Amino acid sequence: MIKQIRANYDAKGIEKDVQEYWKQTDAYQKTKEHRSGGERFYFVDGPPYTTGAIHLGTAMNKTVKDILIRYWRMKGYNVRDQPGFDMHGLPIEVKVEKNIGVHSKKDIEELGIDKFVSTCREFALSLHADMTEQFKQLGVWMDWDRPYQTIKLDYLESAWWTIQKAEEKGLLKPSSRVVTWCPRCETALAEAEIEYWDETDPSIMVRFPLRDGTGSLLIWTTTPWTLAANMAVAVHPDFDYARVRMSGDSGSEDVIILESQAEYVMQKGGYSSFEVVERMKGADLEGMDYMPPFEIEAAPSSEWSWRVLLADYVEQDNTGLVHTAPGHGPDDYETGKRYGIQPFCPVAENGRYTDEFPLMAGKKVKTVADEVIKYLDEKGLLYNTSKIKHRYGHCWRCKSPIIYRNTRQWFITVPDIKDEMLAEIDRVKWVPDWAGSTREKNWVEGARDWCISRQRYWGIPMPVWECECGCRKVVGQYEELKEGEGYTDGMDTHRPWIDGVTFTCPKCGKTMRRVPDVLDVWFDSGVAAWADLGYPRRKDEFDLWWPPRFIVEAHDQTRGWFYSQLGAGVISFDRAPYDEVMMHGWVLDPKGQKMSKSLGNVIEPLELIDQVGADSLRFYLIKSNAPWEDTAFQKDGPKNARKVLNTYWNVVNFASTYMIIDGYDPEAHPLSEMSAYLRDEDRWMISRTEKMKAEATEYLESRELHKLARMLDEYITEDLSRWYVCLVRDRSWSEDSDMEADKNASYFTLYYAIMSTALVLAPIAPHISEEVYQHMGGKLGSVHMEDWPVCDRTLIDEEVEHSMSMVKDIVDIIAAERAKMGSKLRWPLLQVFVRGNDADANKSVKRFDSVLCDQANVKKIVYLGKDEIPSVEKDIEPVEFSDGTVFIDFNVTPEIEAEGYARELIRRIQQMRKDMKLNVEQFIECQVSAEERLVGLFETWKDHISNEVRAKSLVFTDSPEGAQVKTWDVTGKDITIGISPCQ
RNA sequence: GGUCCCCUAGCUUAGCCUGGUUGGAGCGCCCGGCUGAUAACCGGGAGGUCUUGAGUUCGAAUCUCAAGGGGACCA
Repeated sequence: MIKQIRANYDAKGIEKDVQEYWKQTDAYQKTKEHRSGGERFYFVDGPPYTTGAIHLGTAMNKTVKDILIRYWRMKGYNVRDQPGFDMHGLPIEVKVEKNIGVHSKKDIEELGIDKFVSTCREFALSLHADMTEQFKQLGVWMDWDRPYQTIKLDYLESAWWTIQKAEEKGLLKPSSRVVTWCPRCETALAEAEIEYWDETDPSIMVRFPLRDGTGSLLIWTTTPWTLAANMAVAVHPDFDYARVRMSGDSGSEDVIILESQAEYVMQKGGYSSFEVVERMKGADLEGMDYMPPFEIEAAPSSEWSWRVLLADYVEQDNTGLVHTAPGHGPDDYETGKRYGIQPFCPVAENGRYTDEFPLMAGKKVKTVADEVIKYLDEKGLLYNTSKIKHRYGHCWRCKSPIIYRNTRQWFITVPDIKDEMLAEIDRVKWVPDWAGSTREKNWVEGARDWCISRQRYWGIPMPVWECECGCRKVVGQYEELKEGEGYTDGMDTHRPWIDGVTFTCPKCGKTMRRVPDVLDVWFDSGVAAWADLGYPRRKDEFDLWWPPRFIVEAHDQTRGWFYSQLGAGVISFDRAPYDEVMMHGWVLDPKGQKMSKSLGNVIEPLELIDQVGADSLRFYLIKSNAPWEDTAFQKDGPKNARKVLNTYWNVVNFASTYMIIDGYDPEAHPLSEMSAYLRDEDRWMISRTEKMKAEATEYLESRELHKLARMLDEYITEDLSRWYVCLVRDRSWSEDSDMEADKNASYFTLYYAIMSTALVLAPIAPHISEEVYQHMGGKLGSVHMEDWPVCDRTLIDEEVEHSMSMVKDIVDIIAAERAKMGSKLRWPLLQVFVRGNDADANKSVKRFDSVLCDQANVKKIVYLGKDEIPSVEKDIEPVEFSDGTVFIDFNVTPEIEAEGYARELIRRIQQMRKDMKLNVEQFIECQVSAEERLVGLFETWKDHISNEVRAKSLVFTDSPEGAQVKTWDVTGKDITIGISPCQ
C-alpha cells in the first residue's frame, strides 16, 4: 500500500519520526537478526576518546563506518558492529583534576588515589553516555547497548595478556632511558602524545674553557637549564674544526669551533676579525678536557666526563660543538653510554631541580633561563645570547612544554618485530594505497622502542611485579592473581586496589610488588580487536569472529591506532588485526585551518543536524571530497546536499500523490507484465537506474564514497527529477481509460526508480530512505533489511540512452535559441527541422519524436536528408548539435497564437488554483474577461482549457466574479480571471 | 633536513591514472524563461596565466623534473 508522504521535506520531523519508528519496531536488532545467518564480517570500531562531545571529524568518521556497515548488511553479511570508547588516560585525569581542584600528583595522593580514580570512572561513563546519544542522532546504527569500554575489567585483562605475550617473546624491557616528560602531569609521554608548535627560546653560545688554558670550546644551546647536567661536548669526527682567534675592540680570545662557521661566530661574538690559528679534524679533538659551566659534586665523574666526544649526528651549523647532557637528551644518552658516562639528571618528576644542583634546587627548570644566562655572564662564560623561534614539543593534554628526563621506564622493543610488521603492511589492503605503502611503512621503518609506562593513575595498571632480587612476574590473566596476597574475587583491578596485591618471590622469598605505573592509553586501544571479544578469557566470540576484516580512521592514526594495533597484533597473534585499512581525512574550517576551541572556529555537528538534518550532513560530508582528503567545511555544503534529498522527496511526493489517486498497486504490476507497455522513455529511465546501481556498487567497493554521492546527485536531479518526471507528468494526469496501461507503465517506472534510489541511498541517508520506503509500500520492517540492489544488465539499453541524450541536446539548443529570439516556451513552434549527420542519427532522434515535441513545445519535427535544407519561405539559421544540425521555424501563425494565449490563460488559472491551495482534483467555476480578439482565440481552445484547469464552467464576461479575482498582464494585455471552487 | 598529500573561476570542485575538438559542474552575481511534484528548476551572460618554470611530445590541466605555496607526519 502506498501512503501519502508529507508535502515538504521536513528533515527534522522526518528524522525524529524515523528514529522513533526504529525504536518502536526494534528495527536495528531485527536487521541484525535478519543477517544472522550471513557470512560473518568482523568490523572493529576505532574508539573515539571520551570527550563528551562529537565534532565534525568524529561525525565524518562514524558516517563512513555507518555507510559501509549498512552496505555490507544489505549485501548479506552478518556484521559485528560493536562501538568502542577510549576511556582511560591523561585527558580525563586532567579534566578531573580541574573539576575537583587539585593541581599535582601530590594533591591526588593526599586526596586518595581511590577517590580520584573513582571520580575519573564516573566522569568517563557520563561522557560516554553523552556521546552515544549524539551518534544516535547522526543516525548511526551500531550496537550502542553493548559497546566495548577500555575501562572494563575484562578489557584490562586482555591488555595484560598481551603484555604477557610480549614478555614471553622477550619484547618487554625495563630500561633507564631519556624520555619525553611532562613536568606538570609528572609522567613520561609517547611521541603520539606530543604536540609541536613554535615557541621563542633563548639561543646562547657558551664558552667551556679548556683545562690547559689554551682557549675555550664554544657550544650552542637553546636549553640553558640542561647545562647543569652537562657531562661532555660532542663533535663530528669528519668535520673540519679550528682554533680561531677572534679579535675586536673588546680584545681577543681563542675558541674552538667548526672552521666554516668562523665568520658567523665572529659576528655573534661582536668581534671584527678572526684568524685561524690551527686546523684539526673532529676526530683529533676527542678527549680534550674542559671545565663544565657548573661545578656539581653530585655529578658522576668517570674517565670521559667533561671531555670532547665523537658523534655523527652533529651538524654543520652554529658552532659545530654540541653540549651533551646524557640525562636530558636521547642522543646525548647514547653518546654518553658509548663512553661509559653515567647520565646525570638533577631534575625531579615535577620539573624542578633536585638538591643535586644546590644552586637552583627547587626551581622549575623552564623558568631559570635568565638566571642561568646571568650566572654564565658573571662567570665570563657567556659568548652570545639571543632568541630563536623554533618548534617545541608540548604535552597533548595540559600544553606544558615537555622536557627530557632520564628515568626508568618500560618498553616494547618494537625494532625486534619491525620486519614482521612491515610484512603485514604489505599484506594488508590500504585505501588509498599510499596510506600503507608509503605513510605507514615510513612510520614503522623509523620505529623505536615503545615506551608503554606512565606514572599516572587512571589507566590499565602495568601487570608487572618486581622483587628486589631482580626477579619479575608478568600476570596475563586474573587466575594468576589468586596465587598472590591481597587478591579478592571480583576486585577492581585498577589502581589503587591492584597495588595491594603482592606475590612471594619464587627465588628469594621476598615480597614482589607491582610496578606502580599504568599503561600508555595507546596500548589500551591497540588491543581492541581481541579485548572487545573478551579474549582470552572467553574463546567463543573469538572463534566466531576472528580475524578482523576492516577498520577506518583518520590519517593521524598512522602513528596512532593503525600502528598500536599493528604492534600489539604482531605481539599477540603474529599478524595485523585487520585485512583492510581505510584512511579518511579531517574536517577543517572553511579556510582550511584546523578547528579548535582556541581559534573559535569550531562548527558543531549537532547544530547542523538541527538545521538541515543528519541525512544532509552525512551526504555532504562524503560528497565534498575524496574520503582520504581533508575537507574545508563549507557553510553552504549541507544546505546544498539537502537540495538533492529535497528533490528526491519531491519526486516521491509527486509519485505518491498520483499513484494514490489512481489506486496504483505496485504489487499488481510486475516487470514481466509491464514490459510490453513501456515506452522508450521508460526504458531509458530503467536503463539509467540499472547503471546507477552498478556504479553505486563499484564506488562502495572502491570506497570512493564521494563519487557515490556525486553520482546519486546527478541521477536524482538530472535523470529522475528534471527529465523523467517532466516527461511523465501528462501521463500521470491522464484520465483516459484507454491509456491506463500506458499510465501504469509510467508508474511502474517511477516506482522502480524511486525504490531503487531508496535502497542505494539507504546507507548514506538512512532516515529519508526509510521514510520513503515505508510510505511507498516497502515489504520489510526496514529499508535497511533489504538486499543490496544488483544491476540487471539486460535492462541497460545503450541505444535508447544515446537517442535520449541527443534529444536532450536538441531540447537544450531549442531553449537557447528561443531565449535569443524572445520566444517563450509556452508558445508552440510551428516546426523544427532535424538533419542528422547520417540516417542513424535521424532514426535515433525520431525514436523520441514525441518527447522532443513535448519538451521543446514544437508542433512538428521534419527530418531532412543529407545536404537537404528546409523548404520554407524565409531562410532559417542552422544550429549544430552533437550528431547533426537543427533548423527552427519561428513563424507565428494564427493557430499558434491561439494555442499560445490558451496556454498563457491556463498557466494563470493554475497559479491561482495553487495560490488558493485547491486540491488537485478540485473542480472550479471560472470567469474570464479580455479584449475581444483574445476571447475569440480562447473560444477555439475552450474545451482544452476547461479540461486542463478542471473547470466545470468557463464563462467569458466583462466583469468576472469568484472566490478570487485577479487581473494579469499577459504580453501587455490585461486578462482578468475569477475562480470559485465547485461545491 | 627527510617523507607523504594537495594547488583548476570569487568560493567548493570534475577532468589527471590511460595526453587529443572550445577545461565541465555547484554556490554567488546579472539578464531572460518555466512551473499543479518541486520555497524547485531551465537557458544565457560575466568570471580561468589549469601555482610557476623547464622538459618529453605533432600535441600537456593531464606525463617527467625543478621551484613556490598550503597541509600532515617525522627528525
